[in-house]
Amino acid sequence: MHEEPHTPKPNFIRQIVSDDLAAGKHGIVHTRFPPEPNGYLHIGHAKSIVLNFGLAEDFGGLCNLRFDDTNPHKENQEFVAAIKEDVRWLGFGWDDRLYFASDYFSNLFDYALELIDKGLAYVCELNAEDMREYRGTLKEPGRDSPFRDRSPAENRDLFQQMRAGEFPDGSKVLRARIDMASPNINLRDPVLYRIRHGVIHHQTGAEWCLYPMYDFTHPISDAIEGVTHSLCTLEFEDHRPLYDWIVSNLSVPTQPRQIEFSRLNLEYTVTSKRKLTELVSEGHVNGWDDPRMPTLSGLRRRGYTPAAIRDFCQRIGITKSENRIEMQLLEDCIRDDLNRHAPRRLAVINPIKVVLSNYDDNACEYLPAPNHPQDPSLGERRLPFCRELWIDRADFQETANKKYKRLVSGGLVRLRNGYVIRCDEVIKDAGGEIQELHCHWYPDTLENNPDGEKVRGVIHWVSARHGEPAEIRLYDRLFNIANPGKKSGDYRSDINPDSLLTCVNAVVEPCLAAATPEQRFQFEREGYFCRDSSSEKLVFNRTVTLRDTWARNTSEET
RNA sequence: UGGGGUGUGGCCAAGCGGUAAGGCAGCGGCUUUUGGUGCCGCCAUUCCCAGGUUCGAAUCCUGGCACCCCAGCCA
Repeated sequence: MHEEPHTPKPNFIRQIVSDDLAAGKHGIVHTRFPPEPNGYLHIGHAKSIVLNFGLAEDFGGLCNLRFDDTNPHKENQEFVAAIKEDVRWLGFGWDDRLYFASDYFSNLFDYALELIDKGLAYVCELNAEDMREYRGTLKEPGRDSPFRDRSPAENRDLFQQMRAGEFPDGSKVLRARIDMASPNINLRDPVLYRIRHGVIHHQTGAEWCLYPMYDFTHPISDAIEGVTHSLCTLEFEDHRPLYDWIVSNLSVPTQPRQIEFSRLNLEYTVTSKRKLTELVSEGHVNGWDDPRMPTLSGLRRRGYTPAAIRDFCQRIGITKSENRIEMQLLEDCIRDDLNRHAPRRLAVINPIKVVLSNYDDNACEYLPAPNHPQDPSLGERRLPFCRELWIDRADFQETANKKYKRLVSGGLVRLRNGYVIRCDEVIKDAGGEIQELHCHWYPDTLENNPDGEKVRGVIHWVSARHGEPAEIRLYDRLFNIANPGKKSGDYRSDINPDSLLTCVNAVVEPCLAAATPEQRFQFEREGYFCRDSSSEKLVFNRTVTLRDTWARNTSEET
């Protein structure tokens, strides 16, 4: 059994970084993870986090956590706190390098003045609609704003007045003076600052009524922090010329470089903040940490481990090509981790009673059961065994063909870590529903099989007198279409109505009563489960099923 | 001919002119008191297409084609 290998896979960004280092361009590599605190982090962010923090770690450099908080409308403190928690949970730290773009608001203002003085920025009074019209289209060039040729002195004066709060929202903006005819729309005099009165910024309060745009803020923040490689997703590729324009026209301390990589797309889920926000606000799920959400908090509550998510990010690689990763890869990552580390337990999700007719009603014994079949270091526990047991309804059929390796009428089956039993009688109610099974107990079969009789297989069980009642939540994919919304036009219509199946009558082995929140187990023959972290009751969430080749093959026959 | 990108097996992804790594999925088999795990084997004569250069091309050149992104005072 191998542990998480730390041989980073090669990718084009590592190549660039190591080339830069070899060429002596930088003393150390410095990256940053720059979330906007307007939502919770999801699996796509994990890719970026692992890339940025991992790269710095592997090259002996640094990675900052920086909140990109230039749009106070959508951002808040709850998100800031959640993001910090999630990054830490994933296993990364930033020491004292926790920054906010808003830390630089006054520096940013001074840099804006510098652009104004150089004749590279101007105050524009076009309203939003006119500005759109002046911008031109994808195929036609734009036209110069009538305010484009104001003098630096006038611009400086106006910009100071904007800051002083003398103009209403939307009446004026500061724009870069680049090229209205550029084929790259981002260079057609992009807006640098807008006026926003009356919003309370979560960091700076009411101090500003002027907020800088991402395109202006990001390169300068990178330069101030000494970031050498500023990694972002593909949709910012067109912004790179603007990024470069900003850092090369300003007296910033360093010249960071932006490199783009493709964002993660995962089958059967969505990873857009807008959609995730809607799933929460419209009540399709129960909050950002709903175990069906691809958020880090959701995955955590579902039972995913940080190591599995890091492994996943490692395995998918970093490239510039459009991708959509199969859910099976993520599932393989968590199974691989949990198979090695999760203690085994017995839990009956949908119980049916078994009475051992020849077992002393007053007897009770404690059968030793290893916590892990391959790893003795995890120890063992004792399973109480008595005359009445629970087994799963799915593990009994009155008649079945030879391939069915469970209990059938008249057939023998082994109880996991216990004895062999034979089903002698099926007790049904008036409606024909099976009430209980009367079975014969085979003594001396703890280690051996009975002579001359065929044991079909092994099933799990829990003592009916000792088992703990529990609720088990069976989670499945949130959407039943690989690319939600692609065909239907609305991802919401592709939501899987059966993404959560709650089983309130489950019974689990006694020691599970002491399970701590988020503690993970393998319920043998069922899957991996973890104790839910926000229920007082004994609730277990299914992380992922076990791989099941039998179910796969039988379902194909129907 | 708006601009910027990307095209290697079902899904990812190495490959950097010397004759297609690896993972996931799939398919066979062995082991197994989890239909799990583990182990073994199979799975691209071909890299979007067409030409060209070369002794030799997924890698270089030319021309196509397909898909993605961009017209927020969002990030």
